[in-house]
Amino acid sequence: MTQKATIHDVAQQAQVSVGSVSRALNNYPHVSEDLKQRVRAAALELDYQPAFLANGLRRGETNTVGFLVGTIANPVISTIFEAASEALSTGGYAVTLVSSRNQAELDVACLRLLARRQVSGLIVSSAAESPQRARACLAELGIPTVMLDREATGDDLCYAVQSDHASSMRRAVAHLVSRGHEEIAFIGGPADFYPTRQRFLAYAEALDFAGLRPRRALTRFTSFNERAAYAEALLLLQRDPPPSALIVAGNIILAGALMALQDLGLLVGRDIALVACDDIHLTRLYRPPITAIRRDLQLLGVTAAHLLLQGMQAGADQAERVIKLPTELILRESTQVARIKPASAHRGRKAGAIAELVN
Amino acid sequence: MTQKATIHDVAQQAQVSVGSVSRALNNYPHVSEDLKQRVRAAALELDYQPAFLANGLRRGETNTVGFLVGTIANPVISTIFEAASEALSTGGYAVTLVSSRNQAELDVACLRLLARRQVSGLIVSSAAESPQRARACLAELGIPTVMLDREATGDDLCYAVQSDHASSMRRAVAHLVSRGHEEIAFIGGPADFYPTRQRFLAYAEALDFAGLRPRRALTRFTSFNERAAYAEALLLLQRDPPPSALIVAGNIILAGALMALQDLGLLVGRDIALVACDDIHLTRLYRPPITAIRRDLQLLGVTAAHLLLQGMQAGADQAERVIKLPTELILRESTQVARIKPASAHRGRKAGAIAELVN
DNA sequence: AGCATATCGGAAATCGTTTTCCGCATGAGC
DNA sequence: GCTCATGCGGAAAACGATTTCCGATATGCT
Repeated sequence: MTQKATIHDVAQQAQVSVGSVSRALNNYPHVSEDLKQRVRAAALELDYQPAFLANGLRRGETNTVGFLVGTIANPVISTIFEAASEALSTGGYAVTLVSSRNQAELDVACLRLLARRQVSGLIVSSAAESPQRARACLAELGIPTVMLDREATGDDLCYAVQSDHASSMRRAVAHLVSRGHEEIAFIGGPADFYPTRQRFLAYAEALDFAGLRPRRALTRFTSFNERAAYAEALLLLQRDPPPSALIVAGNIILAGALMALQDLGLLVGRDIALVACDDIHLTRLYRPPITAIRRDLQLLGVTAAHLLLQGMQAGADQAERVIKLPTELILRESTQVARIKPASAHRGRKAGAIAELVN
Repeated sequence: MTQKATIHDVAQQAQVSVGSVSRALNNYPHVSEDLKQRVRAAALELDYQPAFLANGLRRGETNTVGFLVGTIANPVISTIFEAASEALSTGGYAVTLVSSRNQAELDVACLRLLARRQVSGLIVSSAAESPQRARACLAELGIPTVMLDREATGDDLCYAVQSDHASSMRRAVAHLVSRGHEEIAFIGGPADFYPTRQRFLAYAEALDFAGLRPRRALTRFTSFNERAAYAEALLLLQRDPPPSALIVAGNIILAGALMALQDLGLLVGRDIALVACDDIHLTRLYRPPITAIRRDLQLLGVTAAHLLLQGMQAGADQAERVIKLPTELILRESTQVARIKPASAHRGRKAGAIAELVN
């Protein structure tokens, strides 16, 4: 295999100096058209590609963004990543993906690893809501950063793109209430995890609005782990009057909860109403289909990418620092079950209430 | 924010030359213990981390592996990736992930991008079975490469880790045959896609072994796209005597097929038997649970990582070039349905044939 | 025609590290 | 006590680009 062509080879081929080659290729002013032509021809002929490392060393930039996730083995994250990655790639950036394996204490190490590699920007979606140390680390790195569905640090270089979990969660609760549910349970991820917090707050708020007191015994927070979610769901569902509706805040938790329901012989949509967060294959294909709070994951990824691309361009930071994207409640059969109340004549009234709510 | 410490700062702090610092830190022979101590102390105090780019430029290596996928938004791929990534990371490598968006013509561009970045190794799992151009490109790059569930090129630096799709597929077919099915349909990915080919070959072979002729009308190949899979499944299931059993070779295809079944009002496990490849959440949680061919995705990823780590160590290539990992057939309710046949006396012969086949 | 200015090309410094080469010093052997 | 071998550390080259600085040329104006 032949050795890779360097800028010197191109210079020799085009009969000019190396400096001229660099200027010609990088579109500097004051370069004659003729020279550009010759250099381009030579570069093309030799299949010259500027050495990435030398380039980066000199310019202090790598055209690489670091992407920190808790785990990529989560369809929601991986879908977002795919979209962001495509947008970044067309923007001329490659992306180095690092997983903290859902261990908050690894976040700092991951960030430092990426920083050492001189990434030009960061997208952070580590699962554990980063403790102070990680956020501080982020700030002192001085790298443009987009937080993905996380709280932004106050930092100048820190942007965020988030989903509006709250409004759809309120509608979900209202929907359940309108169907007569009063014992509405909630299982979320870690309590300090941004999406969980948003969802829980909205849940509590909506219950309150409906005149129902959120009951501590009906809300549980678990880790991102199907086993743990399964255990929590079992506990919750085995209460003496079991809850008549369940909201699960996340797709891993959904899997755990479905296992628990299955093991207890409870039929979704008949014995219990179920609402999931994030509309994945499973929610659509499950029998019965599961009501879910959907968000456009592609849009989330692309928006994060664009925000970062803009943030990485020196100066010109006109953009909003925090972008909030909408969510949407998709009603399916899993919440068609009406809570059978002693009183009757509920159907008509409830259908009306829903129609009202949905508009 | 203070400027990052360079090797010169460390040298000055420790009152030695830069060369000595480099040697001390990199554990060269002929370095006195005293010197090492002093240098280490200085490095620690200044929080010195060798600049990645300069290091790479000089050594011609980046401690980075490139990972090429068709899409990461596929739970099977992302699970494999997560495992591989962890293993590589503990081996001291970071990983740059590039997606070809399931477009075969982008493969070469992606590979060249990674090569330009001087990746030390490659793991390739691009969805489209790379046409000759990509494979040739791979060969001329001269980078140690592990193919993930793909055919290895003959190249010296090319390794592969594959799943033994065939044996479980044969068992699956035998299982269906033993329950009286004769019209066993198959929907796979692109026909030139390695796993699809392996699965289809085994399917045809097993049918043949059972005395059933694989019928062209019952086998379809589609792209990695739920819509396309849905369309193919519809066509297949609307045949006049519809197939009594369906094997879907991949999780995207499974989703499409389930949609089609749902739309046609066919109940899995009652109206039709269903076998899926790859045991994902959906197969376990679907009602009824779906019989699936399982493989250890973590193991696949870790094995690929280890193979590559070893391949990247110069020399010492004792390892097998191709590793084949087992798969396993998980029987669930989706194949409990027995095909009621008009004729009898078939059972005995087939059961015998199956017992033979499985061993 | 001569001078000043604008523009372009070439040589060399720079980025931060590794690595080679060489000289010095210390130790041992005769 | 002198020499030789060996181990250790310092100076400088190399990696491959960018970029600054400076000299040279061409052009335009008076």
